[in-house]
Amino acid sequence: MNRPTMEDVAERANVSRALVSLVMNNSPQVSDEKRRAVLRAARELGYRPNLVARNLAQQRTHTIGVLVDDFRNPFFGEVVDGIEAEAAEHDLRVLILNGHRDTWRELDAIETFLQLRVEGMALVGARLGDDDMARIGTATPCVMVASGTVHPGTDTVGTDDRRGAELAVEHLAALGHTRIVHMDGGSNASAAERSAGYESGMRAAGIGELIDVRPAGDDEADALAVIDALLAEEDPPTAIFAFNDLLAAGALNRLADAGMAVPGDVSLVGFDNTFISALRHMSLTTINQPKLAMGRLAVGTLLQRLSDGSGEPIRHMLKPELVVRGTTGPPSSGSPHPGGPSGPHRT
Amino acid sequence: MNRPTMEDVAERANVSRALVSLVMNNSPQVSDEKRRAVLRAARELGYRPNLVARNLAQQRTHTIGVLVDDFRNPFFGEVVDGIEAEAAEHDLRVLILNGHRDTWRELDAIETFLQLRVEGMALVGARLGDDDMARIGTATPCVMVASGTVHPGTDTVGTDDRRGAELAVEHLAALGHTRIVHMDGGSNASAAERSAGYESGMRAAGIGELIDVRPAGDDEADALAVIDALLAEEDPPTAIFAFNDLLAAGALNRLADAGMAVPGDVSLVGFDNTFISALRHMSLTTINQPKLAMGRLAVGTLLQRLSDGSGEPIRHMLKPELVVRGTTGPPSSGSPHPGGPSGPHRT
DNA sequence: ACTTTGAATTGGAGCGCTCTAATGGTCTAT
DNA sequence: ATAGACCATTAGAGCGCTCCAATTCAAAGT
Repeated sequence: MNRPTMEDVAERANVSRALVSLVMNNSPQVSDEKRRAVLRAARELGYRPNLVARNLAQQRTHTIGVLVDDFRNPFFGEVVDGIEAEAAEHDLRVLILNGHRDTWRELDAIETFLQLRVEGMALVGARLGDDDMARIGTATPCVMVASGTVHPGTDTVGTDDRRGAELAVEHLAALGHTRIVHMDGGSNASAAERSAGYESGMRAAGIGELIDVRPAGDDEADALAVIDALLAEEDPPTAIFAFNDLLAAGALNRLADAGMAVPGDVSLVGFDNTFISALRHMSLTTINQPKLAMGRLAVGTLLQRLSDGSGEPIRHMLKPELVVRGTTGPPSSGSPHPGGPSGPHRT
Repeated sequence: MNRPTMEDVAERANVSRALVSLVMNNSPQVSDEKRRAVLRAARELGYRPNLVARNLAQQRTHTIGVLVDDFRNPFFGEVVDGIEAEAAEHDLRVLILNGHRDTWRELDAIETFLQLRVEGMALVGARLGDDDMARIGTATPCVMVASGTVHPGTDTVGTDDRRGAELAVEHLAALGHTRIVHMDGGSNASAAERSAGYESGMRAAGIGELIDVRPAGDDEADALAVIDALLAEEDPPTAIFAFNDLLAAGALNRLADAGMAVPGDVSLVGFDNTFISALRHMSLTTINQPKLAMGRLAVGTLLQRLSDGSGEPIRHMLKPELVVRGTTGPPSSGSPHPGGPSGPHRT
């Protein structure tokens, strides 16, 4: 029952515990003879080093914690891919915890990381305010990824959400839309920035007086009621800029239910450029975030902070990009249904 | 710099280290006076228990490891949700590691779990053979979730993949299809079972001689070449049963590129019933797996194994369900393109 | 022959916590 | 008064490892 320890291996190989430790850590100053003996003994006993003990003794865990706001959103999966790739190159273990889109559970996860003594944390899309960050109050390096606003005194890696939103509005305005509604991201960390970008974009396009933001959310289901309300209005929008791809997907569903053609009757733009938007049957015009790069940069930032100690907060603000697909086109000029002059067309 | 330890708290509160330990563990046998003093000292120092030390001393980690085959596949996200929900109810911490659809990396993750001394592991969709499982050779309880085949001597929780595949074929056959091709899941753990189910389904429908399996994979990209090849043939299938939703989505893309109507020219069935298939613009007929239930059962199994010690391997085989949406309809009787008699129709 | 050097090995003191057994104190039963 | 019971508290060993300093041993230098 009891797992073999270093002591057991040492005894079987007729060496000291310290020597076993050296072998397990690939120390070069061990004779080949002893090394072989130790490895053999370890194999025969089925010895597996105890990381818990090692971490305690070493006062290091070689581990970073990654808090993911929402496992269901493919956006985060790709960021994590980047994190893992970079971490692997630096011999760091990556532990992942799920935030379930809930501030409370995210704080809980962070507490767990801290108690586990991770050497750094990447909070991906975490819904935490400046006060929360202050409350955490820790010497453990921590980088916020894709967290919308820039937090004072905290390292951040993100996309320029504001600019991204502007790109979306510019695109729609250029197509001739004026009645452009924004479906807001609710409590999502990036909601405020994208909303702000939408507004400045509208103003830049000279249609600031048409600014129209509807509270929605960041999940498919959050789109339904908003779309229903929108369609029931006397002057429904000709274009919708959704907080993210998931929300846009939900909107697309509901619009289809209502018999609205996209982009014939209404154009739609998402955000994130997740693989969902690329599905031909979605073919969603969206704003790309360099997800992989963000993940890698997050780890890079952590490493820098780990070696540098403190200094100015590190800020990486990556450039968003417009990806035009099939859900945007010119507004229908006259009659509502038969679809406007051919924009990019959909299957 | 140095984090405060229990010793520091004890000193500040004028009590022994042991008393602090009792307070931190909510022992009832501490006087209110001392308890308050300790908690105050802890707060003032910003004390945070060191789980590494605690785990070592306690010889327990209260943690289970979850290995996820592929973060990008939404199927796994939902299973993990179930796991986390059940684990939370039993005060178990959940650690998640990513297998990246690669046997090697999965073995690596398992090794990490073992070294971290998790108390149980759930391997979700892991690509491990019986030999791998044997090699792991450990006393740590381990349950394989959604891993296709049943492994000897290992606890498993899964959906009846074979039956699921049969349901798909039955559905297509009932619609009048005979030329039904299966796009195989490649190295995915469930590939063999679904393939077998396809074959037995075909035989049961009396069209065993038309069995036609094409090696594909379990990701969107894996569909492209297969669809191209299929369409180039003299007698293309009227129906395709794809290994999973992701693959089906890829197939849908490519079919659309080629100008094929779905289900007019060809019907398509996926597997997993991920949220992707539910998107109105996909509206994919698929086979549901009770993902949440599988996750919860996985933890339940682990707990049982944890208390029972050994015994017969535990097997949970859940029932798959056909979910009919918009990608399946009767085969087009005469002309190939203009779409057959109206099946469920697509936007 | 005696020190020097250096490489290989070992002893042992921690790492921060838990937990058992022991301690001292108060209260009740005899 | 003495024993027993019971409670809050504490001393101290131990969890499995690392790592520094100390030791041993052989080869080389003088």
